Amino acid sequence: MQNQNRTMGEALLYLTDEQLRQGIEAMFFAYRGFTADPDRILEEKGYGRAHHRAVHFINCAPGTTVNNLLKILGVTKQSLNRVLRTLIEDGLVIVNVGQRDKRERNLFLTDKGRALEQQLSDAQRNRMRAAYRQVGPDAVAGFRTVLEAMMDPEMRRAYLGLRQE
Amino acid sequence: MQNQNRTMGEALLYLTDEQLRQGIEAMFFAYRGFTADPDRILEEKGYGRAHHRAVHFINCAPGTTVNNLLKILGVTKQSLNRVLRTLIEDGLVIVNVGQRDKRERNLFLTDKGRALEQQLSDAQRNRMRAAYRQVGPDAVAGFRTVLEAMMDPEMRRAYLGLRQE
DNA sequence: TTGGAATGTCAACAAGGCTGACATAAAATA
DNA sequence: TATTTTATGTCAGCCTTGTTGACATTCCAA
Repeated sequence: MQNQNRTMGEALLYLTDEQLRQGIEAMFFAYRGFTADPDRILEEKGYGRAHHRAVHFINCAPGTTVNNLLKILGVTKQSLNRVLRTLIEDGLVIVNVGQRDKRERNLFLTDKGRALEQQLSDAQRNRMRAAYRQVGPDAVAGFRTVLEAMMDPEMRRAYLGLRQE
Repeated sequence: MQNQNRTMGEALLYLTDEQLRQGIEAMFFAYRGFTADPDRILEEKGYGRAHHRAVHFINCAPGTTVNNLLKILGVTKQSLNRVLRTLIEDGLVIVNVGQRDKRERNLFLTDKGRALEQQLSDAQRNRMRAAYRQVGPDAVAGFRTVLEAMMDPEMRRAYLGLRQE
């Protein structure tokens, strides 16, 4: 630890209100950058961020149920349904009746859906890759650690769950 | 650099698509956590995130002009104006005609406005402070470095500009 | 004096949240 | 078996916050 060479006061400088304020603003501007590229692509196709999120998580967990998606996305079923309906109509998503439980609907991307997901995540990954490359692995490790610490505990569980699948 | 002890392949593992996908999801969930506390407070008072952003940046740069705020927030004047009007009506913001240039309006928070800003940023800072504490200064430094690298160049300039003021 | 910049305002529209109410099918349980 | 609960879909309506377009005002600057 670098800190052991510092006085207590110096070691805690990263916790000052000013540092925290800067962190808050950095988060705000970075999130805008983070969504800017997909937003441009989505707009061309007449979709929005809501469609992106749905497509992203269906891609990560093919066959996921509607209820599952609701929990992850944190929106109402009415809101999700509106988005899902257009994705199904446009042939990006297909729905299968559940096998064990026929009340459930399992969601999958079609080839067309996967193509859009690919295009969106390519754009987003490119920006993230550029940032990662620029700063190196140690900074990236720190980045991920802070992000995880900032999530709501519930969401952290969902997040870690997704990583294991 | 730790990397020098690793093979090339190992050193670049942090740039795999899977790592990037995890980073994207972490960003999504963390941003939700990041806004969750202020959102709850805002809802009680009948405001939204748009009000929070306006109040935040007026607080950081008292006397800022409408145009300035538009650039930082990246919305249309009509959209900002709606938010600004309610903040003025509710006595959270006051507007002064510019001294040099009388077309400009300089925006300031009232005591009431500062109180709200305080309440919101306290909530947000508390979460960020908890995360920072939990992970330590090195991770925080990495976090900030990646966020800055992820911003649009224009926004990075605005962000660094705000830090200097 | 004229053009353009900074601002405000009105109207209309869209996306994407929300709530509430109601319908259906199937699973689970009393 | 009868009832309740769960998973899902759908309709209607509301809110916030973004958008465009049009138009007015004020005032700096060439």
